[in-house]
Amino acid sequence: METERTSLKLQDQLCFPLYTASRLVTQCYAPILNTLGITYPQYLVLLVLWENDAVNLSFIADRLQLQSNTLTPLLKRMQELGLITRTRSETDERNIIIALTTNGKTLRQEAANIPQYLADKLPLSAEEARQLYHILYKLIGNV
Amino acid sequence: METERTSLKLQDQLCFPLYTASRLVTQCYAPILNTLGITYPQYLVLLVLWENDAVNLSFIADRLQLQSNTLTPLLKRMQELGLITRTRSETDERNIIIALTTNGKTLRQEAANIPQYLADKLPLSAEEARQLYHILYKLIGNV
DNA sequence: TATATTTGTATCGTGAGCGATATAATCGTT
DNA sequence: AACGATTATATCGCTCACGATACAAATATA
Repeated sequence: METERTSLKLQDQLCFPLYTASRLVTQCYAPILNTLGITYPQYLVLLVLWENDAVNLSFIADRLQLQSNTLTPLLKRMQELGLITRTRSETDERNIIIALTTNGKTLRQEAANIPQYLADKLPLSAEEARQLYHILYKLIGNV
Repeated sequence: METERTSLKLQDQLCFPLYTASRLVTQCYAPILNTLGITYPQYLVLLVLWENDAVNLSFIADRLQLQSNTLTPLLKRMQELGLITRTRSETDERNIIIALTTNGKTLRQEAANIPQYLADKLPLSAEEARQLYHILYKLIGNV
């Protein structure tokens, strides 16, 4: 109903369950990511690098929809953890090349079971997960 | 497919569009909330108080699924903005009663158009919004 | 009525997010 | 070659989130 999308009741807001679900799902990752010594945003960076190693910051920024003011300190912490290296490109010194260390690459095997671990934790059917995925990407693509 | 929920590809993760959609939708609120001089989490607190004024911190914590370590400083900032008062309960001094000021109450009228403003911004059909809402609450309720 | 437990809130430290702005390297245009 | 525009990243300041912990008030139990 139209009133449900335009009232000021908390229960009628779509944004609130989105905000809350995002936080709660992130918290679901915490136990297993803690065993790897990383945070959820750091895990996302690793997902990018496991697919495309040795990319510049902008590449990661584009894939994760994050900006340099978020990524620069985040990547510095990952460097301190020994997961990545940060090297200025020789061909274009504006670029900083982010590459996995041996540790960062090795972590991929330890992370292999994380998606299944989470799929088991979330109380969604395959069909609901598919619907949610579809709607969220529609949201992201056009907002 | 099962592999889609259990691979380490960024595109196969359900958590990532959830995390991103949440951030992007919050960013959608920023322009209109800026005109009111408040942030998105502060807006959520106001939604609670506009429905139930003069409640303790735990009530807000329960409704928003946030903890005191998040809410205490957030509420202090809202007090400094002149939106709420924070008063110790006389019957039980452990409780701190959060109540709207006149300013806080007045803001409700200025916020009345926010839900419609956002519904127009989000590229979802009524049916998609309903589905999303339903799935997200299922997620929140059981995680 | 002491004392242990529970409850409600606050404090501390760390890591995001993000608007605004800065800076240096590169590119385009003249 | 000079210089303005663009690009890539970094810095600053502020506001969340949240785990861990502290602390006082209230309650339960001995």
